[in-house]
Amino acid sequence: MGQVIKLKRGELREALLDYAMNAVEHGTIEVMSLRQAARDLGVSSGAVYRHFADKESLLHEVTMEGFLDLKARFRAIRPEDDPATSLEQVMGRLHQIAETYIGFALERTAMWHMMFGRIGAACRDQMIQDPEMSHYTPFDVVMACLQEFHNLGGTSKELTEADVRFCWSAVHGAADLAQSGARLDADQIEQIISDTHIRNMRALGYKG
Amino acid sequence: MGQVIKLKRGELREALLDYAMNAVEHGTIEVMSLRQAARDLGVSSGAVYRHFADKESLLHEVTMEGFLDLKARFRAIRPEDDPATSLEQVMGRLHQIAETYIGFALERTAMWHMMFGRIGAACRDQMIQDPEMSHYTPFDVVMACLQEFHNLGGTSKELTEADVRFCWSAVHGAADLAQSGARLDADQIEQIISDTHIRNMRALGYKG
DNA sequence: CCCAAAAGTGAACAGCGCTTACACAAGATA
DNA sequence: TATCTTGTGTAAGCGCTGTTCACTTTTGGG
Repeated sequence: MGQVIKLKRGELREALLDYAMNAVEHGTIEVMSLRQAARDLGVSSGAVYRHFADKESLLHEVTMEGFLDLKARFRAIRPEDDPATSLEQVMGRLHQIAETYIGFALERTAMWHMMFGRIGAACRDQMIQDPEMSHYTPFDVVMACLQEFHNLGGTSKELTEADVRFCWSAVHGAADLAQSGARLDADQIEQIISDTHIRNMRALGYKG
Repeated sequence: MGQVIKLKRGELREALLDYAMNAVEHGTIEVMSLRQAARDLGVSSGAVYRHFADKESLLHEVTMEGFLDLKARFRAIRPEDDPATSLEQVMGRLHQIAETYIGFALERTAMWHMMFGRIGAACRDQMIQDPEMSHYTPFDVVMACLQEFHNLGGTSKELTEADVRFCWSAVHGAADLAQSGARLDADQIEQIISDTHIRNMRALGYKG
């Protein structure tokens, strides 16, 4: 963790966020201490509190980055002002959503656990308040896509919130399984993603 | 936490387990400290280490109780020497499994998080070693039941491990959703359970 | 150039997990 | 019954943590 370059005054905040992000990436966030962080960054332990009220605040901000990353990934699949025009397109997007979500859980496992654990709860509460973010919670993304799916005639039955919940929980459960199953190879992961997608479609009454 | 009765010599181990179990039930296990526990039990802090190698060991043992509870609940649904004889029966059992698992997550949320979080990982590893327990991991229970379901002609297609994974992850995801969704009432929970069950059956090719 | 605001210092506080040296109780053995 | 061994609890201490606070340094706008 040898931070060679001495920080210039005012750079500490960003440096701390970087440091914590790095700890998440290396799976050591759970044992990270602010004091050690300060030492590694060549700064006194008290300095941290000029930028974060407490440790929780730092973790909160780091976790928020995870949601922003996921939001960006979802946005790439389903741009704001580009509604799907064909059933194939929206089907493809729904598949991509599952792929993206499960991929995120695999790629950024530690972050994913923070996002859907204790710390993330506060982030999710905060996101609901912010209209900029609230449409990009995973649940809402699935809901919007399923609505399009329905509008384009993918399913004749009325779309209920229970349907959305079911599809979302299937994807979330698959992500959890994929992430925790140490012995799953790429093909098995791909199969989980496809199964989840296909069976979600069938559950909605799609005849493909 | 006023422990009034003074512990008799030799009772500390059980008292510590009780204390930790209580903390789990009250959702304070994450902030529980061994020192405070010792104080509350009227004992010196070093005494704890006569009974547990470290804090992790205590938590491990407590978490194991959760798996034993879940095992007992599963066992009640599907006794060891009582194979299902009809399709209705095995269907009923599969529904009960989903019900039980999701019910457990709702009823013992903190325990459930321990079981499927970092601490539980060690427990699950340990369970695989023990033949007495390994057949009662949630995954294995689902697998055994699906096998019976297949044997009794519930589905014509061959049963793959991917099918089991899918069904199990749907139940697990539903449990996670039910537990995290603060605003779900009893009816909605019941619907999640039914949906998960019915759609799992359909995913297996059951025509009901 | 000055000075208030922002940023960083370092000592201190209380609490943590854990270790070690010691004291004592109780059951087994002679 | 006297001794020995083993298990249990004590007290003090180590090194760490998050957090606070009085203090100094730096810096950029009037």
